[in-house]
Amino acid sequence: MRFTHEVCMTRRAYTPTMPELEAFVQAAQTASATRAAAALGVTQSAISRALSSLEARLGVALFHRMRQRLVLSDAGRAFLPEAARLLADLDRAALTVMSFGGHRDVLRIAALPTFAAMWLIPRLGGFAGHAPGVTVDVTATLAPLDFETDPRDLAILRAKPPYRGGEADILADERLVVVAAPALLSGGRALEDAALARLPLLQQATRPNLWLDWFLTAGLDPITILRGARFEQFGMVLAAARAGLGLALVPEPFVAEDLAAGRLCLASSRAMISDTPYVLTYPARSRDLPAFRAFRDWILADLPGARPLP
Amino acid sequence: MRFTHEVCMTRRAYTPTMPELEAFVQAAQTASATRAAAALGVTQSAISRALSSLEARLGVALFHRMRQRLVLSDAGRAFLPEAARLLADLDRAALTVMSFGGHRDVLRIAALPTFAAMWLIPRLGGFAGHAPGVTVDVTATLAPLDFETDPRDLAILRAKPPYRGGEADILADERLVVVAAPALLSGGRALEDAALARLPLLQQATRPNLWLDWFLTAGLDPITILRGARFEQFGMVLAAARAGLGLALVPEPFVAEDLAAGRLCLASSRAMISDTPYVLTYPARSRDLPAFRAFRDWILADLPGARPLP
DNA sequence: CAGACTTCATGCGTAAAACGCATGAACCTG
DNA sequence: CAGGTTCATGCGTTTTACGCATGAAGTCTG
Repeated sequence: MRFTHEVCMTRRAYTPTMPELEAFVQAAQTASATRAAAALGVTQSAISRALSSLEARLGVALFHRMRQRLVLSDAGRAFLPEAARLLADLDRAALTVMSFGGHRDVLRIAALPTFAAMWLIPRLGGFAGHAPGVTVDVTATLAPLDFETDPRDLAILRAKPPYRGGEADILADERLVVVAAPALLSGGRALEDAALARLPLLQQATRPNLWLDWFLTAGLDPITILRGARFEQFGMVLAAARAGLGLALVPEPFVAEDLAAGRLCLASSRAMISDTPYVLTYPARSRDLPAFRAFRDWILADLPGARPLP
Repeated sequence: MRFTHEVCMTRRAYTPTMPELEAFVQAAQTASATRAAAALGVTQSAISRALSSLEARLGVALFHRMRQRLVLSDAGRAFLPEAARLLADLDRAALTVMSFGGHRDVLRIAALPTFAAMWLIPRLGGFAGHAPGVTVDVTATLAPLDFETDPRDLAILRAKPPYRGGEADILADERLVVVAAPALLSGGRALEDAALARLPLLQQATRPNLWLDWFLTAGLDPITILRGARFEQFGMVLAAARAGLGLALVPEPFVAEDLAAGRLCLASSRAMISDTPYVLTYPARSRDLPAFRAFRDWILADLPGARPLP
């Protein structure tokens, strides 16, 4: 016989930890430790261990391991909605409390990930000179923010009217260009569209229609546009292009450095303007923030095409 | 200027950790890092740091530090009900999933803390001989269990009819005796009640009426019964009694070892039976568990006064 | 059917988080 | 004013979480 006893009233041994809950919810929703790992930014090993420690802690199997797959057990199926809701509620509560003003000199910016990494963040040095006392906190988003509950001060997204969140400035049209590694282009010279169509066209998973739109504006049959490797972010597309794997159709601001450095060349002499410009959106409450006003003044001045909406 | 950026979509930096949430809720409810530490079984230092890291993470002050005291801020006041509810919901969800059968050979017992520590756990060696293949998991409780949602298999509490949870056996009446350190009693001899009343009477915070009942049954004026230090648990009361700080009125089973070892003496020749006996309560589903049946058979046989209710 | 690839679990070692000890500053009380 | 309290923090230790590498088991393909 063995016995364990836990006589402390609080700090219950059965309360899951945050990493355990997150691992469980992602693994349950994807049916895969590997995919959960990718989603959470850890290794598959970390997911496997978190699931094991959660099951040990609760004393119940949450998954059946069937032929190298994770299948939810009855207990796991019952726990999943509870756990998912708890994580969502916790994030919402945290966001709500964060909106209690925080630090007056911190500007909280949400932006598209690649836009942030490749355009905004490299330019923040300029904003530092413009507003030396302001701290910037940049987070990623793919979706418009609900400023009623989200504490962040502004978001930079691609969007069309009507702009959620109440107020918006157009920052820039999205001007897309075709680039490639110099070795892929004979002599590094731009090609005609018909010639472009014969090369591998690198695909951006969240923008599946880009090459379609490109070739339609050239009056060409788009039937071959899907030939080429597919990636999830423009950053990955650019890495593939630099590696000579094909042509990339990407927003011009993202490739300025690579073009200047000669790592990439323009593969076409024309550009395409998409129908969804980059927009700065913000709640009315941000107008009261000196840090926000400084940022808005700076970015509207810095971008030639930027203009406040009436 | 400084800027931080967090471009990973998941594993949000603003999601509080479990230690942070628990520290916050306890500190908010007790208005004290020191009392929160005691409640959570960590040091005051750990609480202070957890609060600081939570406030840094959320970017907002949850407390005002006013003259060495913690006072909830507006943000903290808003966050507290959310955080408390989340922790309670998480525990409930965990308990619910734990009731999906777990291990068939584990018997999950909830018991009063001092009863568990001083009576039940020392006897579990006897149960080991009676049922060698069973693992016992003992946790503390002060309140009756709701067996609809609680996965535990039985609870041992003091209770009067009707017994929540459906089924119950009387284990023993609560027989209370007065004990003291030998040095407090001249020659270690029992005293009359009138003489007892002149000594410090150690108080048990959760049983404020014990000395009142004791002296009323002796026909004495109970006006002086509150004189003596107060403690939260019988274990603490006994420690104080052993230290010679006064008389302790405690359940007889708790002092058997101290009496046998001479660390304490009976200070009165009579005992008092309280109106709430020790009861074993359990849900109908436990009847199907061999481990439960073995335990029930053992404890009913082991205690002379134990009897199943009709 | 063999080889290449996938998944999940785990030994080992490292990094990060959580914590305790001790101390100090600020405050309160007798 | 001395002795006590609280909360914050420097420093070091313990514990947790994780990554790397590997193996077992399974799937897919030529």
